[in-house]
Amino acid sequence: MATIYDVARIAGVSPKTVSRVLNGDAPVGKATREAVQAAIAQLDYVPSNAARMMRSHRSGLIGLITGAISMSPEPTQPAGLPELFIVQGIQKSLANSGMTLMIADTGGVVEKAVPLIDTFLRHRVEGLIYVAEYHQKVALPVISDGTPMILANCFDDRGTPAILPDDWRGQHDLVARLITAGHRRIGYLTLRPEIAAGRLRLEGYRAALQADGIPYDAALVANCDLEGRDGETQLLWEAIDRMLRLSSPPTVFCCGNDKMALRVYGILRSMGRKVPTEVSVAGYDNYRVIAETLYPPLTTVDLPYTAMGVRAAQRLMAMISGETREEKGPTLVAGPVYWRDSVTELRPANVSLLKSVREE
Amino acid sequence: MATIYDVARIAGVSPKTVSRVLNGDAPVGKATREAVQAAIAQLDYVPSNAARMMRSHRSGLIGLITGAISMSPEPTQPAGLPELFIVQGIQKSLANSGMTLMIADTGGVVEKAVPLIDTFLRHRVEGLIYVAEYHQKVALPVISDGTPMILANCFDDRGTPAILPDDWRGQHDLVARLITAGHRRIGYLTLRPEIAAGRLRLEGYRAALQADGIPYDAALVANCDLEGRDGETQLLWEAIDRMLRLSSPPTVFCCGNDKMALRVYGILRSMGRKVPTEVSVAGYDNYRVIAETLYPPLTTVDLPYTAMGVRAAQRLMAMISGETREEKGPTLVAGPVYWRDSVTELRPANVSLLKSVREE
DNA sequence: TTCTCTTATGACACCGATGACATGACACCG
DNA sequence: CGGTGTCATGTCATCGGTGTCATAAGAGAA
Repeated sequence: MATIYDVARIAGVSPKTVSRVLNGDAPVGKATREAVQAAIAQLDYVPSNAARMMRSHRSGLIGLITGAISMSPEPTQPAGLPELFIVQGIQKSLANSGMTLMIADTGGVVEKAVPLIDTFLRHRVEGLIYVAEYHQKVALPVISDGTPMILANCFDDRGTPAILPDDWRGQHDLVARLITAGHRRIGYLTLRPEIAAGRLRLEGYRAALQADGIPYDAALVANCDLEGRDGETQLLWEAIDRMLRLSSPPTVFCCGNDKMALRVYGILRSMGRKVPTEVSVAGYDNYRVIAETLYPPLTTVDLPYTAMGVRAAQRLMAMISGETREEKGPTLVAGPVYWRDSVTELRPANVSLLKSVREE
Repeated sequence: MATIYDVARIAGVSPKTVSRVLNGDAPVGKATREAVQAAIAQLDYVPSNAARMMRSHRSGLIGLITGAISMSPEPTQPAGLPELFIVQGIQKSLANSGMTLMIADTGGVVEKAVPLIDTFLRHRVEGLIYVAEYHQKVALPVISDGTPMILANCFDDRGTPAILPDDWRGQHDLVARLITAGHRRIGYLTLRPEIAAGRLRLEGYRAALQADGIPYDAALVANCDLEGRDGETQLLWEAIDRMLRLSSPPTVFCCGNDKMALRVYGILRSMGRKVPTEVSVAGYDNYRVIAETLYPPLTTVDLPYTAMGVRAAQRLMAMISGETREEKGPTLVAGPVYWRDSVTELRPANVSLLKSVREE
């Protein structure tokens, strides 16, 4: 592989002049420049990043650690896809910064993050991003040198800067919108409370009910999330069956996520209940493969992964450039409600009445 | 950041001795080694890959280019996920080789591969892998220096080593299995013929029919693939409706892929046809989120992405180590049929009869 | 006892860029 | 016409490791 010295010799100039042509950091005569460029082309010269980095101490690398690429060991788990959008957002917002993103994968094993971080540090990355597969708490090793680090879709208790989805607000907005559509009895098939999204979304659901003066009814809430294990469909079936037999049954089922909604579609159809004319369904995640392909298309809440990625990259770049005015605490990013045909607008007359009343 | 000189000074040895401790390439006295290790720990020393590479000329890097991370601009396209499995396979098989995988993303724009390759060459990667989002032909720039390159899920007409799914065999095996199950009238809702998978699978379908002496009936084949544009559901509806009205209607619908099968489920249910009791459905891809979550679970053909990734990594490593006995042409990887409840076994009595007849 | 032969370690140059500084050639100014 | 500034280019040292070779200290052989 040709070096800058070879180029210099062919072009009849000093290596430093070649360097100037490459970097444009000092004026170079037109004829000289052209000679250098010709030599570069002739030799297929590609500068060595390693050598450049030795002197400049700037690697131009950002390290990204994720489990996105390996799926979780449970084959039924759809993991992976969400994180991709985060990574995509990061890419997009890093593309113009001159930084190169190095992505490494934990293979789903969190412990593997340690050697990966080490590898990145050997490459002298200027910043690190850790992307988790779902909203969760993590405990990564402390980076002893000062390399800035950002957590995306996760947080720790050391106060490492984090970018998180605003699950509370998302569920709140969805339920508020359902209420606006005239729904009063809102069933909620929740995610397991052990995960952050499960807790926050349930709180958002309760808050939205309360804001409209609708009492919380525990009979309308069921945790049917078995973490991907078998029996989930049966659990859902039983919960739905039970709720539909209530004297005042729900007019809509909110599902912990879109994948659960996909199951619920199948169950309701097997029960002979038509969606959305007899009962409405809403999801969460805006997992497009499901939400847009289902018939009818699914009303859901967008998990703003791309936006989170963009924010993560921005916040990291701010840290790298040593911006003083730095945000503290996690950055919450809310996603919009996607209103599709899986939810019926109930009693539109009454709704407009309600609305006008509320507006007074 | 500490250097090897700092460590040497603290430990009271020469930098070269520290280097020996780090690399274990020459014997070092026990006491000395321990002193060095203590100094490394004390300083949080992390060696610089750049400096190391300057002399040794071995980067230990493999460059991977993909569009997996950015989804295609069409939001309805499920792209991305499949490639991930390929990348996962590559990771897995590279993990023990001491190589670090650098992943870069084209953002869905194939032209971006050029600057990305350049970036990789600047980092002096020892090998390159290009992963395409679906089985297709590509035209990448020639790598002028001798860096080995592998294509995964795609091929070019320069004979660059490629790893491809065996779409022909997959569809063939599925249809053969359907025939074994007693199906004789097999509808096929194909992918568009412009893509490699569309052509190869259709050929596999025809070959399997022919192998069992079943005549090919064009009325049972329809291309309903609009490349994600609207109207696909309607097109499918019409095709299915037309086929079901035939005097001898299909007993099973093969779908171009699992996502199409998801749509077909919805359509058949809307038509009041029960799956699988009244009509069977099969997909392709083994796109688990769909195939396993659907009710009933979908019979489909696995696209052996992980295996393809493993093969890609292996073949690349062989090229890097300058293995002489090198494979020529593309490596075809076949995936198994996943037999699930969406297909009815027809007339088992007759089937066994047929079988025994055939065995004579 | 002297001569190899390991073993353990150090000295030093070098990989391929770039930063700091120097230099020569003009142009412009008073 | 000398002083000053700008442009274009070169010289040289340096970044942080490692390959090569040298060397000192002991172990075993002659």
